[in-house]
Amino acid sequence: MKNAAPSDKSTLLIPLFKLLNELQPISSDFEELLTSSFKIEKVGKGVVILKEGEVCQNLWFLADGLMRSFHKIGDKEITSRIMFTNHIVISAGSFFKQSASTESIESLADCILLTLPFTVLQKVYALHPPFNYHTRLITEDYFFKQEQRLYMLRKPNAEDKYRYFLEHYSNYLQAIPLKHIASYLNIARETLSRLRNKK
Amino acid sequence: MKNAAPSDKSTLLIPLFKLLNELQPISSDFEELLTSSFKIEKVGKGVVILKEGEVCQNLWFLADGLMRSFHKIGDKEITSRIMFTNHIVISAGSFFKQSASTESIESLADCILLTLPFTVLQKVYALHPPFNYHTRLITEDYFFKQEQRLYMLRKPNAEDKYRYFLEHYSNYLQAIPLKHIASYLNIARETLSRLRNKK
DNA sequence: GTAATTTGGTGACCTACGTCACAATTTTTT
DNA sequence: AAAAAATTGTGACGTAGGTCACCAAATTAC
Repeated sequence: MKNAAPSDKSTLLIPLFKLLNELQPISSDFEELLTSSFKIEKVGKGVVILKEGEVCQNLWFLADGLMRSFHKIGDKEITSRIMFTNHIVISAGSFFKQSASTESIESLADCILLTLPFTVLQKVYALHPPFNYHTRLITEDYFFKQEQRLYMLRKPNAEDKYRYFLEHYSNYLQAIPLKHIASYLNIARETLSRLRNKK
Repeated sequence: MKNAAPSDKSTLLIPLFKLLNELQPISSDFEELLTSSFKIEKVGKGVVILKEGEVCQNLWFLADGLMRSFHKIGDKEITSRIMFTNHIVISAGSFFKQSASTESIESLADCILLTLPFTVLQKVYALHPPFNYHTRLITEDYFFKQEQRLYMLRKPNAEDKYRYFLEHYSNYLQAIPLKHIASYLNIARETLSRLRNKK
C-alpha cells in the first residue's frame, strides 16, 4: 500500500456529492447524514470484498483504486465488470434484492472504499425520501451503461470488441491486466494478445 | 387485429397498479392521476413505434402483445430485447437522457399500448415525489434483468445460450419467430434451427 | 538481488459455428 | 383456394478464434 492520497471521508466523498448536487442540490444537513453513514475502508490489491454466494450487504463508493467483478464457469473466471475510481460498486441483483450473489468482487489495486451497508441506506431513504430521486437517476445511468455493454458483447468479431474497449476505457489500458480485459470482452487471452500486437 | 381483449384504460392498467402497490401502496388519487396520464393506443403487427435516431419520447406499458428492439449493423438487424405483455417498454438510454435512440422498437404481434410521454412523467414526479421510490425499484429490477442477459451472452456456446432462453422464456417460444430468438442469443438463424431439431 | 510466481506472446492445431445456397414449410395476401 | 411472401430446415464449406503447450518478460516475494 503505497497510497498517500487524502484519506478523510469528507474529502473522499467530494466527487460523490458533486454528482448528487448536479442531479439536484442537496442540503448540508443531508451531506452530513450521508458522510456519517459511510465507513471508510482500505484494502490492498487482490482482496475479495464480496464472494459468490454471499449477500452483497454493502454499497461501496470506490474513492480510489480499481476493482472487478467475476463469476466462475467450471474453473474459469469470467470478468463481468471493471470498476473505476469514483464509481459505485455493488453486485446489483444481490444488493437490490438482498439475495445470494452470483458474482465475486475483488480489488485489482490498492483501494480506498467508502462503505454503506444496505440497512443504513434504507434508513437514509426513510429519513430523506427525496434521495430516491438521486438514486433513481443514478440507477438509470448504470442501466444505460449495461445496455452499452450488451452492444459490445454482440459485436461480430474480436477486433470490434477490442475497439469498443479502446474507445471507452483507453485511459485504463495500462492498469488492467490483459487477461481480465480479454475475459471482459469475452475473447481468449491469446486472441487479445495477438490483436493488440499485430496490425 | 383480431384482439377482443378488454380495452378500457383502468382495466388494462390493473397489472401495473398491482406491481406498484406491491412495492408500496398508492392512493386512489394517485391511481387516477396515473390513469389519466396514460393514453391508450393500438398497433398492428410489424409496426415500428420508435425508429433509430429519434428520441424515445414515450414510455409504453405493453398491456397486450409482443415487441422487440433492434439495431442495425450494416444491413443486418440485431435483436437486443424481446418484450412481453405487462412489461414496460422504453429505449432506456434515449428515454432517460432524451437523446437520439440507437435502436428501433417494433411490434411482433397486435399490441395494446399505454403511452406515457416523458414530459407528462416529469409532471407526475413533480406532483407526486414518492413515485420516485417506485420507479427506483422498477429500474433496479430492470437493471438486474440486464445483468442476466449479460450472463447469457457470455455463455461459452450456442447450446448454453439456447438453454438459457428455454429456461427463461419457454412459454413464449411459439410466439417469437426463430430468427429473432437467434439474433437475440447472438447466434446464426441456421445454428438455432439445427440446435432445436437435432438432439 | 535472486527465486518464485504471475502475466503476456507466439506457434500449431482444430472445431464450433458463420455463411451461402437452395429446398421445404408455413403464413399472408388477394 | 391459389399465389406470393416470409420463415424455417439442411447440406457443403471456410474460417475466426478457442485450446494447448511452451517460452519470455515482468512483478512479487523472500
